[in-house]
Amino acid sequence: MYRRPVLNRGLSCDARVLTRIFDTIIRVKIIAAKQEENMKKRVSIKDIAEKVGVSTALVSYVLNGKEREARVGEEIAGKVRKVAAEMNYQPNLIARGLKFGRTNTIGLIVADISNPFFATLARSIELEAQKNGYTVLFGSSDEQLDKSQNLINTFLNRQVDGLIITPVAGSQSQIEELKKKGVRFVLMDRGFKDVETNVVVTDNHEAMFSAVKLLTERGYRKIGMIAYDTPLTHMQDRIQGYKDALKKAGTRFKPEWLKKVPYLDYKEHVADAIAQMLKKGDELDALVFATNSISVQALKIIHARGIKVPDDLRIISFDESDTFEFFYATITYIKQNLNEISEKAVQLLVKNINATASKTAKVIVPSSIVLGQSSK
Amino acid sequence: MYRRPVLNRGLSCDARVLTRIFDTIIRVKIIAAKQEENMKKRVSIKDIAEKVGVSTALVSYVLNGKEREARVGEEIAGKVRKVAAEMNYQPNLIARGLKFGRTNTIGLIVADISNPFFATLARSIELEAQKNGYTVLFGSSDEQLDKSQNLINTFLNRQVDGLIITPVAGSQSQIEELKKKGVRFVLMDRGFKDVETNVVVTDNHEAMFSAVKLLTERGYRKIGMIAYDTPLTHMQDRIQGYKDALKKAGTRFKPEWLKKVPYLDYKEHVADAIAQMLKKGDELDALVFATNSISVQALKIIHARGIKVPDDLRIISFDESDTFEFFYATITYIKQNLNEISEKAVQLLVKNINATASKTAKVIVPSSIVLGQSSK
DNA sequence: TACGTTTGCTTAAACGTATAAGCAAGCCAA
DNA sequence: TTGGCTTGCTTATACGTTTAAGCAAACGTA
Repeated sequence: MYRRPVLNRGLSCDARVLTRIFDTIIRVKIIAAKQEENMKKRVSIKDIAEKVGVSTALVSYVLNGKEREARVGEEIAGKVRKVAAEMNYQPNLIARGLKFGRTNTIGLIVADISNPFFATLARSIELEAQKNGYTVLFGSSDEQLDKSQNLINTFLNRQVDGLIITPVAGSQSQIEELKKKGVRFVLMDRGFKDVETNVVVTDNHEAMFSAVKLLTERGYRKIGMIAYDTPLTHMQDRIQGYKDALKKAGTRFKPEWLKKVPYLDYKEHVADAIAQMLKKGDELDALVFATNSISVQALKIIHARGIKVPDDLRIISFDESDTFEFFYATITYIKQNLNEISEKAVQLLVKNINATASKTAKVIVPSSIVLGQSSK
Repeated sequence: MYRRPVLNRGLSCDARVLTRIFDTIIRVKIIAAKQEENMKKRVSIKDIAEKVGVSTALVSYVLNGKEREARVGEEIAGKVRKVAAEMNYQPNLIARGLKFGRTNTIGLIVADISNPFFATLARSIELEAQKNGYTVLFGSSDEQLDKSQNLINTFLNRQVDGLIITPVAGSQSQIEELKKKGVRFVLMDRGFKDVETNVVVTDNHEAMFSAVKLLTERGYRKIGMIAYDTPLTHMQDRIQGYKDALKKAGTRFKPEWLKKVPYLDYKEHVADAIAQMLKKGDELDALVFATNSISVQALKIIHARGIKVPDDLRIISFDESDTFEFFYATITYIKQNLNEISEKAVQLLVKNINATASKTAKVIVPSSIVLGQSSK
C-alpha cells in the first residue's frame, strides 16, 4: 500500500478535510438545537454560498459590488443578490473590523453624560458621527484620572478608530501615551497648555473677555469671578479673559475677587465663596460664573440671601441652563456653539483617522453673548 | 526528477509555507514603514509568541490563566507573562468577539440623549453595564420609527449582545422582529400592551393615581391633565391612573379635562391646552402634567399668564426638573427611581444574555411623591 | 525491555469577512 | 494545432483569538 511520506504538512492537510466534514455535522446539530429555542443563527456569507452553490468568495464579491473586477457572471450575481435578500443577510461588522483593522466606531469620553452640557455635546456628536458612518461608544470619566484611563483602555481594546475626549485634569500622561501609540483622538471643550494635540474648544478667553468688558463698559469695576479649580485650558483661558478685561478697563485685579472651587462638592464652596465675596461693606458690583453648574448654584444662594439681581448685583454666566427660565430676572450668558464644537470635533477626528501623517490642529469655535436683565 | 502528485491539497500546503515566509517579509516592511510615521502596531499574541519563541497557543493559555489545564511549564509561563507585560500587550476584543460570538457590548436606544431624563438613565446604565463587564453603544431615536430601526440594525450588525430600548410609538413590528430573531433586549420606561417582552418601568398607574388622590383628598375635584399623545404604556398608564383616581373620588371625568399634545412641537400645544383649560368662568382646581418637559413648558405659560400657584391653581408634575428650583413655589412631583430602573434594566438584560431559554419579565419600579407647595 | 502515563509543547481549525492568486474551459488568432 | 487571452469561478490566506487534538520526549512501572 502506498503511503504518502509523512511530512509535517502533508498529514495535517488530510486531517483538516476530515475535521471540516465533522465540523459540518456538528454545526447542523447545533443549528437544529438553537432553532428549538427560537435562536436562529444570523446568516453569513457562507450560508448564502451554500444555498446558491458557489464559493464564499464569489458571494463576497457580489455583495460588495465588485462583480466586474472579479468577473462574476451576471446570472449568478443576480441569484446571489436575490438569495442574500431572501435570507435577509446582514454583514457581521465585527468580522469586517477584524479583517480591516477598522471598526467605524469612535469612543466618546465626557466628564459626565448626565450633565446636560455634555449630553448636548454627545447628541451632536452622535449625529455627526452617524453622518460619517461611525457609531459611538460612550463613557463618563467623572473628572477622575483612573476612570479616564480605564475608559481609554476599554475603548482601545475594542479597537475604536478614534477617541473624542474631554480630558481630566492631570491626564497629560494619558494623552501623551495616546500620541506615542499613534492613536487618533481629538480633545474637546478643554486641552492642555503643555501638550500639543488636536483640540476643539470655544473661544474661552475672548468670550469671557467680552462678557467682563460688557460690565466694565457699563461702569462696573468691582467684578468677581467664581471658577473651577483646575489647570485645564478652558478654565485658565476664561480666568485670563476675565483678568485681561479688568486690566483693559484700567481696574487692578484683586485676588479676593477670584474664587476657585473644587469640582467635587462645589456646591458648598460656591456658597462659601458668595458669602465671602458679598460681605457687608465691601460688596462687589458684579459676578461672573465660569460654568452653568456654578451659575445655578450661585443663583440659588443669591436668591436665598435676598440679593436683588441686577439692582444689588450684576450677573453673567458661562453657558446657559434651562433653570434660568424661572429666575426672576433673565440671565445674561455666554452661549457656546455646542453643535459646531461637536461637528468640528468629529470632522477633525475623521480627517485624522483617514490621514496617513497626523498634523495636529487647534479649532476655536466662536461663542456669542445672550443679553438678559442680569447684566443691566 | 521526482514530482509529488499534484493533489489539490498537497500543493496548497507548500504554497502556504511559502506565503507565510513571504508574508513575514512584507509585515516587517510594513511595521518599519509605520514606525516611521509613529504608528506602532498593537502587539498581538503572535508578537509575544515570536519573541519568547513559542506558539501562539501557549501564549493564549498562559494569558488566560489556563496554564494548569494546558500543562504549561512554570518557567516558560513566567517568561510569557513577563514579555507580555514588557510589550504592554492588550487583547484585541474584536477578535475575541468574533471567536466567541459575544462582544460584551450593549446597545442603548433612547428617545434623545440630550434630554436630561434620558441622559440620567444613560449614566446609570453606563455604570451598571460597566459593573457587569459591558460597554455601551448609544443612539437617539427622536421618537421616530426609521431612526429606531436604523439604530437597531446598526447595533445588531455590530454584534451587540443585547439592547436596551425606549421604544418608539408604533414600533411593535420592530420589537416583534427582535423576538423572532432571538435577540436579547429589554424595553425601558415604556412598553406595549399587545407585545409581551422584557420591560422595566415605573409604577406609572399607581404613581399618577396617588398624585391625583392627593389632590382629591384635599378637596379638589376639577382636575385636568396634559399628556403626550402616544399609545405607549407609560402614557396610557398615567392617564388611566388619573382617571381611576377621579373615579375613586366619585368625580365624573370630563373629556375636556384631558389634553393630549404631540411630541413634536409640544410647546405650542401645551400653550393652547392651558389657554383652553383655564378659560374664565370654568377654571380647573388643579393640573397634573405627564412628563417634566410638559411641566416646564406649562409652568412658563402659567407664570406668563400671572396665574398664582397654588392659590389659583394646584400643580403636580411627573418627574422632576432642575428648572423647578427657581419657580416661585416649590413643585410637588412624582419622583421616578431612575437609578433603579437603569440597574434593573441592565441586570435583566445580562440575565437574559446568559440564559438559554428566555422567559420575559416585567419589572415595575416604585416611585415616590416629593411634596412641594404647588399641591397645597 | 517494553509499554503506559505524564509533561510540555505545537498544530490545526474556527469565528465571518475580503481579496490576491490560481485554474479550467472556451475562444480567438497565428 | 498550438499558444495566449478571456471568462467565470474556486482556493487559500489573513485579521487575532481560543481550544481541541496531536505528538515527542521523559518518566515510571512491570
